[in-house]
Amino acid sequence: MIEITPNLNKNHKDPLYIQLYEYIKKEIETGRIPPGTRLPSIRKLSSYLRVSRNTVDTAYQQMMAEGYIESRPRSGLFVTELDDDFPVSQHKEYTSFDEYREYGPTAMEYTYDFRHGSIDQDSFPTTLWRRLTNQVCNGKDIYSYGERQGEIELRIELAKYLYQSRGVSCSPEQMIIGGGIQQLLGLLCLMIGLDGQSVAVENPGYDGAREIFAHYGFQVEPIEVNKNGLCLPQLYQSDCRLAYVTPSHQFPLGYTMPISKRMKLLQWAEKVNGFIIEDDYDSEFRYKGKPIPALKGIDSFDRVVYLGTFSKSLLPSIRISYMVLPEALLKKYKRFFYMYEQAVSKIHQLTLLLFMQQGHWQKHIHKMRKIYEKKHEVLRKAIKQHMGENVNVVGEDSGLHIIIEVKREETEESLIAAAKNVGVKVYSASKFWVNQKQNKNPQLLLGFGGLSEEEIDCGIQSLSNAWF
Amino acid sequence: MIEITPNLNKNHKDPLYIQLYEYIKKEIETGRIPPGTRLPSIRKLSSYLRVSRNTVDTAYQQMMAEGYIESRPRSGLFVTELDDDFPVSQHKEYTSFDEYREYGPTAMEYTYDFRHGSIDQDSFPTTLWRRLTNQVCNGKDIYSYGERQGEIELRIELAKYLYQSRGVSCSPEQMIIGGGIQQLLGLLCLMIGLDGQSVAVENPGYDGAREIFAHYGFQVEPIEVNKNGLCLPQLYQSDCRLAYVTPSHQFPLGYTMPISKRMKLLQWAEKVNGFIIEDDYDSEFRYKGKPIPALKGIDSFDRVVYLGTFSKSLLPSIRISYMVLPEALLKKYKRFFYMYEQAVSKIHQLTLLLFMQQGHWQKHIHKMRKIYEKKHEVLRKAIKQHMGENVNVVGEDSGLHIIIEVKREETEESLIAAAKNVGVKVYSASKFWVNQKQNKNPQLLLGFGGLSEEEIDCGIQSLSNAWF
DNA sequence: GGGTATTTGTCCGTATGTATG
DNA sequence: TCATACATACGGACAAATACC
Repeated sequence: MIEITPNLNKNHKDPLYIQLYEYIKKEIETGRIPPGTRLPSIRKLSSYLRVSRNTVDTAYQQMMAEGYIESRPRSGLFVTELDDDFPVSQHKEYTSFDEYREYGPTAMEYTYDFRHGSIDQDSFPTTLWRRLTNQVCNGKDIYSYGERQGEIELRIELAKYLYQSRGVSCSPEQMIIGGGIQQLLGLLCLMIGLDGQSVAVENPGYDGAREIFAHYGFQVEPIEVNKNGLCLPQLYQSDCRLAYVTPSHQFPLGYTMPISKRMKLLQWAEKVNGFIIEDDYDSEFRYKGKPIPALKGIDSFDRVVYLGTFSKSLLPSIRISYMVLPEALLKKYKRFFYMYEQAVSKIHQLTLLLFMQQGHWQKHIHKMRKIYEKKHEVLRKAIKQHMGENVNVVGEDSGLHIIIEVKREETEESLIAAAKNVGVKVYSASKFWVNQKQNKNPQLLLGFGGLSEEEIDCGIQSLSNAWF
Repeated sequence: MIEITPNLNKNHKDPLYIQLYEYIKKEIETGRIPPGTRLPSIRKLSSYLRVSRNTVDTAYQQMMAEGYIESRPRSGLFVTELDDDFPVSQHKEYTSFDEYREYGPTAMEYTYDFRHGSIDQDSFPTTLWRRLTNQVCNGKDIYSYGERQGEIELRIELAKYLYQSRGVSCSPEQMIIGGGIQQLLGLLCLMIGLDGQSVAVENPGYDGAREIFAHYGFQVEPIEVNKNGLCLPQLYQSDCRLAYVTPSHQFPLGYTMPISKRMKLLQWAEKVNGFIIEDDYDSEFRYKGKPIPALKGIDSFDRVVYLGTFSKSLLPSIRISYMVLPEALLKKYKRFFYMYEQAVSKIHQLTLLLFMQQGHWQKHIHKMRKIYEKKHEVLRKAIKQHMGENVNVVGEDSGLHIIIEVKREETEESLIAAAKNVGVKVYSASKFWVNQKQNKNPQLLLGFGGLSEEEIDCGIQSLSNAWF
């Protein structure tokens, strides 16, 4: 008979049955108690250890649940046969985790961060948003899974907004809510599937979209961009049947696609029996005149997938984007993709719903447009004043960033490093190009959404001192 | 010279410049003003229409921005060349959207809904969660994009939890946060790619996972499940190198995979040089003894991908799940998938972080385990009392649901319909099987998380009256 | 052909009614 | 109620392009 002699201690942090369980488990794992062995009966062991029968029973039960031992009723408990060529499981002692904290947001080595995608910190209506969130949390709706396409009420509100502000007429049924443009693009890739093995993308263009297409098995065809947007002859020459474009504000250059080219683009899609993906990521921030209607608004052929997001215009951290599908893709979605659970927080969705229903959204857009227009102006003036003829402003009609070309024979890396030395973070723009020309002047992206007007001016001044 | 004769009305809902803009745009789109035409100068038109020059100017500016007309400074404004075979854009009048409201959560035709995935409404610490959310909202961190893998502090906290409670020793770097199991599975499919063309899944098993695998191009191989979990001989016969399993609580039957089979499963993965995906979706709710360590905890070969979620144990609507990658996949992730933006709300992540750091999470788990154990007991008793010999309880060791087999020659649909008539919603369990046997008794899934103990008992009583 | 007057798009400051808080 | 901000509308000033002598 195998002996079981654990050191049971009633004052130990773990209860008795756990101590017993851990002890026997270890004995089995190390092989001291070989497979097939009959363990002491519950009665014997409990009286030997002077603990209650239930204590032993619980420990045995736990091991049974995990499969270490087997019960043969009215016969005994036996250690399960294990393959002994299996390496003994050895838990690494887990590290203190403190070493990872350096990655956290506490690392503030930069005074001015011209990050793209940050928003104005002071103007987000924190109090209001919190109040609405509380209102939502008090409701009964947050304890179950949400609707898979996204909350219907929110989709209704979004459809209204799209009609009134972007000229897009769609039904809430066509709309799918998702956690960011990339996630929606992924779903879209699955839906379009192998019908379109090549996808045309703008060059320069959003690298995040390119990556998605590539990962989902598409051949990515970069198409040159000029002041009017995509170069159509190149598009026709390609064998693509799918194109990803940013017509309202070409990313990153900020160009607007004129109506004539929009129509030709739609005709292309009809001709090749394909689709156009319109990423309307930052159309809200057009500073000259009224916002331009979306491409989807004149999509008589029903070939445009419209993508919109709240990351730029409201708050990037709530992660809400949406997509409007044409009929053909909607059918596919309803048939094959309806079992996908919604990935966006229902709480945030319902909060946004209230925010829109009560009219705060429209107001917020107007307010932010003014604020960013002012910042945009300040940035342009600062560049002109402090840098003058040393740089060209390449894309300046875009909403929340500006691209400058530095007239120097230096690499972008060295300029970024020089900027870092004076506490300014700027970003390389070369990743937006697919086939970078070698002898091109370095181009840098300056996002200004998260900086105040003073910070923008000081930041540019520092940059100028560092570079020129 | 082209004549422009709009009916401008100062009392119209739209301002003058919009009316003029709409009028001229239409004239161009219909072709009455042909491309290339020179438009009346701003002064001429303003004096003719008796409006300010700026009114005309603003209208022209808007059309210029959209590309309908072009300006040659100090020379005139000209209509852009357009293809005239393009169909005139015609906005459908948008529907009132009221028709869609019926889909909303207001449709409460059921008194008792045995939905799977709902949680206990009364025990979620709403006030605390709100307080923590407010705390997070007051911080400076929510105005920018979050870390792509998920907030590092949260990952640190999660790694600690996994080590202490699930026996999984991992570094926060191996962990990726995502908006639900399905989203993470999708990412995983992309990472594993064509290395593993077939994936073994449990039969019965989680249909949502099967669908993902199929969509991402995998051949899905259903493997039978017995009381010990996956049938290993079948697994060996298949040509799979990837297996998706739920060892702690087989879904939907609730079986626990014993340690011997776990080791054999790991050896299989090592032998075929493949991976095991362990979906630990509801391990927190084990009612007999301590929770069983995860398969990942004994993964000496580093071949297990661990998936966990807060949907069941905390709140489904915040949508936070996580995944622990083995070294081989982590490398791939870092190299090829690092540009994916995080899809989970940073606000929720930081709130959860506080929730865990302050020890509420552990307390909450313990509390919920008690509550659900009680409900589980009530449900089992109610079934025994009200239905007795009319049903078999098939899976009863699972956490938040029970599967019953009704000993009748009826279809699941007819039983569901009969239940609906008495205001009870139950769910078909057949979708969890891949190849359904024809002459099988109907099986139904009863989720009990969202119902109170009284509701559970009454619901079962109603069901019994309706069926027997 | 060159100088000049006119026309043109563009930019600027300002007045007014309305909505907001 | 008052103060503020905003969208809209207005006319003047400027400089470049054009037409005319």
